[in-house]
Amino acid sequence: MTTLTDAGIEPLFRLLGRYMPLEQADRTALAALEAGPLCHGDARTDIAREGENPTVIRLLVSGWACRYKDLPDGRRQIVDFFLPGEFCDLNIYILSELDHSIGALTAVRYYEIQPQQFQDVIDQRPRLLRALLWHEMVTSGIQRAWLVSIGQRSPLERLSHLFVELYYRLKTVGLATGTGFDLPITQNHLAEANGLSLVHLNRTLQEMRREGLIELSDRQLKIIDLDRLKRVAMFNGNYLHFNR
Amino acid sequence: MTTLTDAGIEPLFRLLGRYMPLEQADRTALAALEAGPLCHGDARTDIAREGENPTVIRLLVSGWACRYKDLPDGRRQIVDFFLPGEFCDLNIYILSELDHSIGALTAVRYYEIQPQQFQDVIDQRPRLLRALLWHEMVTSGIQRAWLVSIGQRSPLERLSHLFVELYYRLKTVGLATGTGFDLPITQNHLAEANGLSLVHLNRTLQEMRREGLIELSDRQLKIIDLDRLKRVAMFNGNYLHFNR
DNA sequence: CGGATGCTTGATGTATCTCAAGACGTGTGG
DNA sequence: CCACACGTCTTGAGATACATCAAGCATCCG
Repeated sequence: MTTLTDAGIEPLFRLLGRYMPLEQADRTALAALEAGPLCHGDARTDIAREGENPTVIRLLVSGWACRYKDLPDGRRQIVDFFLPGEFCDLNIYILSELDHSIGALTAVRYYEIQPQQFQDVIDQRPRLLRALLWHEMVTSGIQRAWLVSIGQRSPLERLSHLFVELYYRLKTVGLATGTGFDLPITQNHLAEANGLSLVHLNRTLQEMRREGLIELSDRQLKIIDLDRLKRVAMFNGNYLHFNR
Repeated sequence: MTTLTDAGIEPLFRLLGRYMPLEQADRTALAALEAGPLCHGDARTDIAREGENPTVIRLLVSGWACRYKDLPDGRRQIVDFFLPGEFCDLNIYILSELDHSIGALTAVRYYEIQPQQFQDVIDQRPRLLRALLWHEMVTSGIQRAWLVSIGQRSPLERLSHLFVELYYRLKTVGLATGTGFDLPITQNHLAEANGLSLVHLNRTLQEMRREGLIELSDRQLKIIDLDRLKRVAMFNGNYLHFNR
């Protein structure tokens, strides 16, 4: 369970507001998305499966989900996290077949939104479209950043980078305090996202604690020294494209 | 040098035609893009640099380029290849700052297209927009596929996967024959794209040759047995989203 | 001819994976 | 209420895949 139990459209509004100033009219337009059915999903279940034909847009309200791909022999790579307030695949419904799966990492709640319903919101407030496309490009940027991390950074640098990224992303949707955030996923999830074995991920976490970079227990991540963590990670936040 | 010396808009037309049937009117509309200045770039030079403010759209005509990110200490990760006929960042000009660099891997030639010029083409043939967005989503899918490769596949599987992907992508733009394609980049580039050291990449290539999967010399890659290569790579081409 | 670029090979060290087991907490059914 | 299964985190031991360092060779080009 996340701390935010029923924030509805608020995280999304905050998210889009990072890219351009939004008005009250934008908020009310977005609120129309809450008309869709509110769905529940248990932890460790799929929300959508590779190969399916996507017909709805999903807006995550609470809990964490992920985009992942798996190989026939069971190996699995998480390619992105979905945080509350984020869409699972805005555009994907124009494709005929999903090329990846979407899974719930914790218990989740999300709205299912019909494409037409979505279109109505855009028609009403066209400037929201720009903010949404912007967010899509940020999503691409995140993918690239992960690729660099997995391809070039050491496990310690990699985890540091991920934690800094999550810190900023969660702050954007109002889910991080000044010192840290709720990290409701397991070490195994972190391993699958970072291309590491569970054992080695665990040892890397211990090293980070030993180095005084973070504290982590009871699903609470506390960042001891953000600047140092960013230096270790060689973090450059330009790919998150915050305008203000 | 690639085999295709001056194909102009043709590779792009073939590329978009993979997503939906196009008409002659679409081709002539696209031909307007050739009005922009035709630029040249040498191998191992940057076309655009991280941090710059992008103002033009670039359409690659000949040669190979790449999207890459580098770390302060010199490590570099290639996150995608640009093949002839592909755009370097269609949407990116609405962002204020590039979050990655674009580099020429071989000698390249490309058109620089003004956003307005591009808009005119879309206005003239609105259906092209859908094909272009489709391609953007394929690009995202490729990023995800690379993430899975680097995160989960062994070097041998990873290289196999890349070669199969390149084979299909090059066939799409008319640059692959039934048995292989021109691979004008260095082993160092392949290493940087796959998150491997040059030495290990070299030995992996030798293993692939020994296994009878490929032949590679003089920048010519020959695929001996495509089905077997796909099996080794656990290749599922759904992420390329060809409609036909 | 000398320098740059790219490919190849050998030797060595170590980072990371794999296998295996134990501890702890939580929920569940008998 | 206890026994048990399950999920999660942790630790140890051993094997190996991969990086690093170093050198040699070929080709091309000014």
